[in-house]
Amino acid sequence: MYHILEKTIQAAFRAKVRSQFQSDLDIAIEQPRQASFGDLALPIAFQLARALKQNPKKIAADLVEAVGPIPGVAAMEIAGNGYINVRFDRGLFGASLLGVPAPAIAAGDEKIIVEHTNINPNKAAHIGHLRNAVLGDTFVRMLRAAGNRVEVQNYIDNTGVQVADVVVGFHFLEHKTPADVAALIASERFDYLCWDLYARTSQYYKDNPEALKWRAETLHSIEAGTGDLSELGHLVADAIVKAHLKTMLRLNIEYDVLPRESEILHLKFWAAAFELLKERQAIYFETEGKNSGCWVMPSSAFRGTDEANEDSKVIVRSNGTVTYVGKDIAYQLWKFGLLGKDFHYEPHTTYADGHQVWVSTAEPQTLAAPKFGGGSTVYNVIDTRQSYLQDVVVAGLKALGYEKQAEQSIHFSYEMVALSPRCCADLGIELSEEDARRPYVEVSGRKGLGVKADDLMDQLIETALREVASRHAEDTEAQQRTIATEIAMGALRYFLLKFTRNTVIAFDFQEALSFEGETGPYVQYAAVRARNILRKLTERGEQVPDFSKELNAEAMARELGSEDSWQILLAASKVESAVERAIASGEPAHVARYAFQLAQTFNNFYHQYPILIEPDRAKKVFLLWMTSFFAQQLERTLAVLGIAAPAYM
RNA sequence: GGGCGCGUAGCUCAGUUGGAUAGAGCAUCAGCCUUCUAAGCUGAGGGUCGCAGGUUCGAGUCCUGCCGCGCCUACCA
Repeated sequence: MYHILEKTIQAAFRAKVRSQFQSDLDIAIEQPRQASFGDLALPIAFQLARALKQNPKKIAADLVEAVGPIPGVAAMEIAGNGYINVRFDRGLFGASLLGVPAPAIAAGDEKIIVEHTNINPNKAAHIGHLRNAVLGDTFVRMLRAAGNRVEVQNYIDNTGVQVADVVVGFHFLEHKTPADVAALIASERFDYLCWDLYARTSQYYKDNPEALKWRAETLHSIEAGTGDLSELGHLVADAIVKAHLKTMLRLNIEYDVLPRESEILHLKFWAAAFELLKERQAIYFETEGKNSGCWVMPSSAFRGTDEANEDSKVIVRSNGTVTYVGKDIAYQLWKFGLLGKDFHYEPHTTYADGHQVWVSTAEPQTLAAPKFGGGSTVYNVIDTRQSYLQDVVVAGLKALGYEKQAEQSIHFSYEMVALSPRCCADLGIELSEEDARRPYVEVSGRKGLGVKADDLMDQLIETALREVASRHAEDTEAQQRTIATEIAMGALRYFLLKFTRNTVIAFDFQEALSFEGETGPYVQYAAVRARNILRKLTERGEQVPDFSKELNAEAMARELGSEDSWQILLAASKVESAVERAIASGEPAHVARYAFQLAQTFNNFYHQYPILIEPDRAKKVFLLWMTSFFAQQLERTLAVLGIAAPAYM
């Protein structure tokens, strides 16, 4: 309702501003500094004052006069130097909230693609990967809540250097056959085993640089798709992808399709993209300098105009193999449906609710898969450290003449998760003198330095379980564990979401393991309390009233005449606005913050109004309605954040 | 050297795209469990928004220059 009013007011003012002042200014909507000023504020008169060289106060007055009455709006006042403060019709507002929430308006049949997770399939996931997946997954939930059609892709780089290095470890360092590795996959914690092996192999290269020839040999074999090394590569990558999907599922993160790099190669996606790039002269063959013999993209394509000593970017190496960026350009073209090629697919994993993940294959399959790719907007959730490479990919689209798609190709970047000095101490990591002076230490897969995702989740669950067990000793351990898991995952998702995207998270166990203050469990607790009141009511033999029968605009107006009740309700009815703003700013953190404020408001309400013992029947019905409205709004917001609302806490 | 980002309370961070009196959480201190769960609530103290200029009715937010920190700047991803 708040959302609809906002839109109505915006539209009314936009129309008048256009007809009266010939201006296409965006109608900004703010929250007044003080609640007593009104429910909404429009600073539009200030913006117009500049262009018109007129007194903002007069402009505001003229506008309000011209716009006239708006349904749902009780009053508009001019305040300060020219603010237009809007007051809603409280009775109408409350009454309109009595039904079930209207489903989001479908935003046409255009498809938005969100690519996230994209972890190299050669070792266990760590906390940095979790930030990527949780940001991506939450953004997907936000877009879907706003009525968009969204496809979730998780790109699998199963032919890259990192997989090759683990294969080198198994084959050359440990002399394992594919059968040996298959046995390990069946019997061991394989992703953890690879975590250590990858670090060991990296160290081995450092000590024995000549061993790098093994990497080259392995990469060659994987690319050709033949021999033991290639078989090992597939074994490792497939097993690790399964492990990653399992890890992410613990956080309620699911995917629609897994496009794999092996198919980008075998189905000649790159060959097609290469032809396009050459034909439209987006790249050229370098004949001199250090990049001699390579196909390169000139730096002018992806950098500003001053190309003083900037290097061009190698797309095809002098040995004829394509770099990651080249493959990514081909992949990006496919995402927009511009490549003229498609993958084949087979089922990969089926989630509990029947949702099917598909994986790309090189061969045609009998089972019909949905149509993937061909999006109108593409969000690539990728670490900010890869900004340079992402710029090159977008420049590739532009150089091919796909201006519009280049614009709709969005690098949804985020800063890294690093380790706080205290965290390093907790993990028993010894820091160099140089590192010890830094505010945080970068995670490194090569060094095996980091916090594994599953370890962190296990630790969170154990911490939550102790708390749940002490509060609900009467429950079975299985029940306690279910609740503890929901709380732990809520805490983790919230922790990763509460920071805005370009803030470096210096990971710290003490902060991450906290369940108090601005945390996921705080929000969950509020939702549980709201449900508890309604449950207690029926336990006492009373019935939850039929609110739409017992409350009407008149009753609402009476109850909401209290400034306090009105402010509480107003705060609770802004879920859609909060989600929409967060989408516009690209910040899932804004939804997290709204969830926290919502919970805070409810806790205030909870302490201020004893509900079950309220003697006045009419008042009690209203308070119960507020409670159920809060429960609904809290659960909806938690759902957008991918956080469960536990049955009890 | 160049590119991108950051600098706001003791600590960790928000700040609705330039608006009304700069906000949260943690920590500290003082209160609140015989009332719907205290993973909660109420209150207090705590600020030269890195520094210096500029733009204007108005700047934490925009522009310039400094200072400090981080990341990127591979024929790795």
